[in-house]
Amino acid sequence: MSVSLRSKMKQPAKTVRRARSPVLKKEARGRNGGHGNDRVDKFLAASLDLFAERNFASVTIKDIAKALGVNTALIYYYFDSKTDLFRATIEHAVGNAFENVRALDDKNADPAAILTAWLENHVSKYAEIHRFVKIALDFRGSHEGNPEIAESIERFYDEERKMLSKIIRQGIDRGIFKAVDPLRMGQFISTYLDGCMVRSVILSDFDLDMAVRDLHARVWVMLEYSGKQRMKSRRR
Amino acid sequence: MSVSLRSKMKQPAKTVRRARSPVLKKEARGRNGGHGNDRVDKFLAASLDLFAERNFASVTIKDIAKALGVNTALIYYYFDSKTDLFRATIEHAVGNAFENVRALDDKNADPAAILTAWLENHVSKYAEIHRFVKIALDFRGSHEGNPEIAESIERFYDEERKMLSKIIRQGIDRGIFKAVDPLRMGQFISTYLDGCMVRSVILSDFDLDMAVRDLHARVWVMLEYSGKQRMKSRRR
DNA sequence: GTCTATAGAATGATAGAC
DNA sequence: GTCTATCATTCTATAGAC
Repeated sequence: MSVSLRSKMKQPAKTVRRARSPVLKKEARGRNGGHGNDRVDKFLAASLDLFAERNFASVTIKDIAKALGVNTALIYYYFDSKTDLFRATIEHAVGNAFENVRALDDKNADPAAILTAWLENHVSKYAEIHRFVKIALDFRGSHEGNPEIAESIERFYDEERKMLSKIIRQGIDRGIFKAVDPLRMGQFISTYLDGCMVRSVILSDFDLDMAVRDLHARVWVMLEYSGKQRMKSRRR
Repeated sequence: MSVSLRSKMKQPAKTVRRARSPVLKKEARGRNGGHGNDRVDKFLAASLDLFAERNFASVTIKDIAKALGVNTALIYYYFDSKTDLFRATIEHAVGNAFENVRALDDKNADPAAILTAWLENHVSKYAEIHRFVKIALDFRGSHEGNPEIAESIERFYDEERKMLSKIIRQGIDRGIFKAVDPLRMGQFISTYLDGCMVRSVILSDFDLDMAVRDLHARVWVMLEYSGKQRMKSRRR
């Protein structure tokens, strides 16, 4: 009787095991806190592949174990549960995504160049980004009510938004972009890019490269950027 | 041994049962071919809700039966398998989506008005459209190798693309839009709109209405449409 | 057409040997 | 750390009564 009701919430009601800020469960963490663990990185990479290609529910522990050439039980040595593995996978992916995004920012280069790199990044790193979008989308609906994961995802998008608008603002301040609303423009760009990610999954004939170049051209028009350096504060 | 290999392909290897152009399996079709069947429509509507909210693998036959207040076995009276139900659900959804889209075209109205209606449609019919996008995305990956479903989805997007570019072409011909490439512009618009759909699922604070209005404004600029009727072939 | 009951397969997870 | 073996549960699907 209580069983049939519980079947809604896929979270196993057993080992709740709080305190999970780190990636690994405590038994598996070495003296170094479990970081720089090659083995685990491979686990997470394989999981990311599978969870993104199919989704949480359709990927079985066996699938993951098989992909790694190890036994099912070993996964439970490193992670509490399938859900826990998923959580770690997402957090790992967010971390990588951050690195990609930050790498573009650190350079003190011309905003137009950074913006171009940003767009090209979406083409060259397509595989990683689209995986991330798919997992984020999958998360909603199969894990409603896991605030840690939700926070990871939102934190990433927030960072992305801030970075994009910052780049645009810099361009405006230097007088090479038209004085648009940076945040609004940033949101427009990244929303379109997300559209590209879905479409390239859904539509077999979608031309990602062309779609991004199209955006590129239109953004340059919207920013009134001709490709040549403009005189400072020409328009304002 | 062969069992462990087969576990990859989730399609049960049993009742393959070809000849499935219609929605229902033959035992369940009345003399009218099974169309206009209220009961089945309810089945499909409930399935759509669930499959979109969660996904194929995480929705169980029991979930669907419970949502409908019927017994599990009844679903197998109407459909061959879970996969078959999914197929019927998608095809039903595509049909509805077509109607929505066509309804906007039939009117012989001003292209600018149709385009506006198109965008507003994405806000008001958000629930249906986003369900469609999510299911389409879910399909890839959990049903790789089901050409019928794939075709349904691609057919819809193809129709959408044609319609949008047609509207834009009309506007150009009437001299109220700038002479852009209609297909390219159409693709740009619908890609962005798909981006809106994902984002509104992923990001809890995404403002769909604002995002679409933003697009609207930018499209008007790109088409050099001021809101007032221009003189015929002012620019060309 | 709709239900009860249940078979048969697959899955998440654990205990315990090495 | 990694594996073998296995349990409990859940799920799809079928048989058959009404």
